[in-house]
Amino acid sequence: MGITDRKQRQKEEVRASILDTAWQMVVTEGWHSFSIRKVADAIEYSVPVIYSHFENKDAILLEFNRKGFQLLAETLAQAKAGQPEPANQIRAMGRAYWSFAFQNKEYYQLMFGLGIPTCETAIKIPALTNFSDVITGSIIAMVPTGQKPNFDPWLKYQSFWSMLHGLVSINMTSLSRPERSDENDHREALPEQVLEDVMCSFIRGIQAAEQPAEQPKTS
Amino acid sequence: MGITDRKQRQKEEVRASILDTAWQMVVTEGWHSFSIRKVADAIEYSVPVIYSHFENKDAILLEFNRKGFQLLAETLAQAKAGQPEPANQIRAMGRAYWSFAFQNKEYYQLMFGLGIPTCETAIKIPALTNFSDVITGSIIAMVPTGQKPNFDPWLKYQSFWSMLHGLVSINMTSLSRPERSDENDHREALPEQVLEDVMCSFIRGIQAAEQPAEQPKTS
DNA sequence: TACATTTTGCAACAGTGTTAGGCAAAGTTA
DNA sequence: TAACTTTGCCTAACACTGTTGCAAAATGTA
Repeated sequence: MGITDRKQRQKEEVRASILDTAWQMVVTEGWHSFSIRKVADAIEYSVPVIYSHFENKDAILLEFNRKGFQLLAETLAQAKAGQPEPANQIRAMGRAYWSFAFQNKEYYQLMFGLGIPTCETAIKIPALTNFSDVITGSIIAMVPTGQKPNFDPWLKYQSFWSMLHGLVSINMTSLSRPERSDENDHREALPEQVLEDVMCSFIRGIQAAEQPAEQPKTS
Repeated sequence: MGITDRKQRQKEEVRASILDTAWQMVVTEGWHSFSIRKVADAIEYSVPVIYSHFENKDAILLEFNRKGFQLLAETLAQAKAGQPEPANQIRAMGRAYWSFAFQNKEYYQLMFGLGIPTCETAIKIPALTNFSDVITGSIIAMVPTGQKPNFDPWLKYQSFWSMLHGLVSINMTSLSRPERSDENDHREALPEQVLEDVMCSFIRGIQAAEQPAEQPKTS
């Protein structure tokens, strides 16, 4: 029965070309301009063919989402493998995470839902200045004036905000529960605990550090 | 000239009702189902009337975005005002930020672009398990076994991820540069510096802490 | 060749954002 | 009051979007 084999192969070719085309669109024109109709046009098939491969438009996005997380996981694993010491592993993974995000911007944006229209347009909001002033105020107040010359409150402000936003956003998209079905290894740290932990580290960091810790060589 | 006054008033009433209706839609049905046409229908005007008040659909969203940031800034300022000590101010602001996000979910989602379709559907991605395993692995390896009984690697993992994601996402949406036009107060901490700083705090936190720091009473 | 099955595409439905053009009411002037 | 101008508003269209029913065409089987 080589015929059904060939059919299978052809079907998968079409599927792949759908994904390829879709991805190319996303990369070159952004998420907003990616439509099933355009893909259909590009692969020179009619629209319903796409629906015979994917249930939804979302299903296609989900595919990319999956691939994105896999890529990220691999990248981190690699970065980790290059370092024997745990602390350096963490540093390496952090850096790898960062470069992954910006080298695969489209993936990252899809994975975490960044890119709603407003975010691209609405940057110069005056209240943002208030926001940053309120926070940096306290940060500056924490270190006695004159001491710690290398202290950069603006940097700390960004750290603080990043931590907060990351925490919120990961919890809000309920990305935080990988649903291990192992026997109840209760890996459900309450978000509030994480928040306290994170703030604790942050404050300690300010109180303790005057110069950045020794930076080990990269990889 | 009371007539033009009245006209002005009426125009602003319509404007307000547009915003009200739009917001109600967003809250009750989510961002996805908010359309100009529906708003027009609800306020019993035709579509072009809305376009006479707002240039775009985005312009309406921008309005909410602005309001959201203002609200957040006020919330933080209030939380801060309740605390005399800087370290506690920071803690209070962190908690306030957290509750703002979840008590005003719609605002927060809009402000940071959370809520692209995929994020709501695509949670159970197997690669996510890899991802978390890779990271927790290093975290566990950092603390000598047996020591530090209160140590929760899962919690630390979430902290770590939150920091990273927050950092990336804030930088990616270019929300990080409020564009102060003051003379060059060079508040442009390089994101990479922030990254290093954040990781540094994190690692220190693991190496140092066995029990959470004393938690001062809330507000 | 005749039948059955899959594959495919046309065309429609129900939406969306956005805008051009005309109609009618309101205000202004003679 | 009559004529004119301005304003506000709506109808209707354009150009899209995701999604699907149904009929036609291509393919495989007997």
